[in-house]
Amino acid sequence: MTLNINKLHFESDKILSALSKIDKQEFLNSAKKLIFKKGKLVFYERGIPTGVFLIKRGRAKIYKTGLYGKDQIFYIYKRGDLFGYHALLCNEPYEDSCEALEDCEILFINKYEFNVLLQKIPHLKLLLIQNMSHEFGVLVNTITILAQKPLRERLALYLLLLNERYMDENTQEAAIDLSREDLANIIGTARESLGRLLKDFKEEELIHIEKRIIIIKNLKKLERIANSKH
Amino acid sequence: MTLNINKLHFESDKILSALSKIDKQEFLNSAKKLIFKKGKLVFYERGIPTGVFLIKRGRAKIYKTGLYGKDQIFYIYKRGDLFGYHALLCNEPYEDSCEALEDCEILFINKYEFNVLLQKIPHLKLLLIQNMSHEFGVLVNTITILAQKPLRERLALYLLLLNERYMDENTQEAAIDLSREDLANIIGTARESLGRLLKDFKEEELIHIEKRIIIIKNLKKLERIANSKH
DNA sequence: TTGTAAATGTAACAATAATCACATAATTAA
DNA sequence: TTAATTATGTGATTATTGTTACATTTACAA
Repeated sequence: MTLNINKLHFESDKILSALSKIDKQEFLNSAKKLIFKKGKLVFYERGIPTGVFLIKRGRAKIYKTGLYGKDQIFYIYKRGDLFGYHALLCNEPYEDSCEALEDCEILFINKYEFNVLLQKIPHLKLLLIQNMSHEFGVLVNTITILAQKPLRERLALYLLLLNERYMDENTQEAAIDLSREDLANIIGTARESLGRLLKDFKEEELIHIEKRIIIIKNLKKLERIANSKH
Repeated sequence: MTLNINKLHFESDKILSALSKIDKQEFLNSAKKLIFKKGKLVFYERGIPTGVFLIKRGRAKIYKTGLYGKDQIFYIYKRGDLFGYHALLCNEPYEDSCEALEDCEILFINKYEFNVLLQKIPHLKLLLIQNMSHEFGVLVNTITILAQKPLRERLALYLLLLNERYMDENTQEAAIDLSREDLANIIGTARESLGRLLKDFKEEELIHIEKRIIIIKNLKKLERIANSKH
């Protein structure tokens, strides 16, 4: 199981970017701009879906609240990502929650408009099918990693994934800006265990830490750790 | 997080059963019957998808091979379930493998025929979208359970799920017939740890064990364990 | 700016589950 | 049927990770 980081990416930006210029415009015309301040909920478990979302600025986490407030974070959405369509499409309440990690500018397309778009743009239906099929594979990989990889390898692997999620489009430099709590909830461990490991990684000069910000110094070595056969 | 077992079911039988009689016939007409002996691979990781599958008789597991042969099993498909369409629909190699747990009779619809069906039966496209949306929620729940629930609760929960998967359609009685290895690979633990827990469950009169077969004796109590807030 | 609350770091300790080593039982193939 | 292989059970030991308790730092709001 040599892990390709691609197999952990939802690629939720591909839906919109694959539309023709005209279809894309049609899509954007149906949207309404919303602002979510850092920490605000975009949607929440057991809530009834009312539409889909497209991030213009900022990042948001999707997660599931476990017992005693220990959340499980599945993914970090960023600029360009379309999300929130699963629960809408299967007519079920949300299974997960979404919270803004930073101040976010989000385009919202309501249920009715989205259905109209699905009718008007047949290609959109196909793109959704393709994307959800891909997501299935990603989640399957996530399960295997969380269930089988030891903590150290999981951390290395998710740092690589987050490196992409926090990459600046212009400078191509990444600074992972997450609370320790959130990072622990991504790799599925306790905050304290994460802290110990981060200290190790720092001492091994794999990462640089400045306050809460993590910058990757040695990508190759992290890849080797992420893929080691324990 | 009170867990509804429904939220762990793929409901892969709903796709075909939701089609009209005519569409269903059309679908079945495109199929070719295949026999897979117990232990045979239906498809495998990194293989190129060539079609979709529908189980008529028997059960099959989908899983991902981890490191050192420790597999992670995601689901047990049974009679009526349609599967194997994810990789086909996103044009990617299989992310997981599928193996017959018993002698299986499986209907196979090849890629070309399946695409024809998707064109001919618009409702099929919608049903796939709905089902994959639902599956997303299931996988998200699976991740949370594997990452957060202690072993004992995980075992209780999965026994309940398997109780449905191994329910006889006629007698409404279930006998879970899996190797200890497979069961361990479902709940994400070592074979030995599973064995010890099964012994506990047996002593607590929650289950009855006869050879490899597990029969649930006290469903209510298992539900309580599965949902306990550790 | 400054006080307050929230987030993070750290060390000792505990618990859970994995691993190892081997006995025993159950299948399977000759 | 019987030998051989595979699956399962069991106890001792170890490793990993979680928990607890508290110090320290950082962020935020008045």
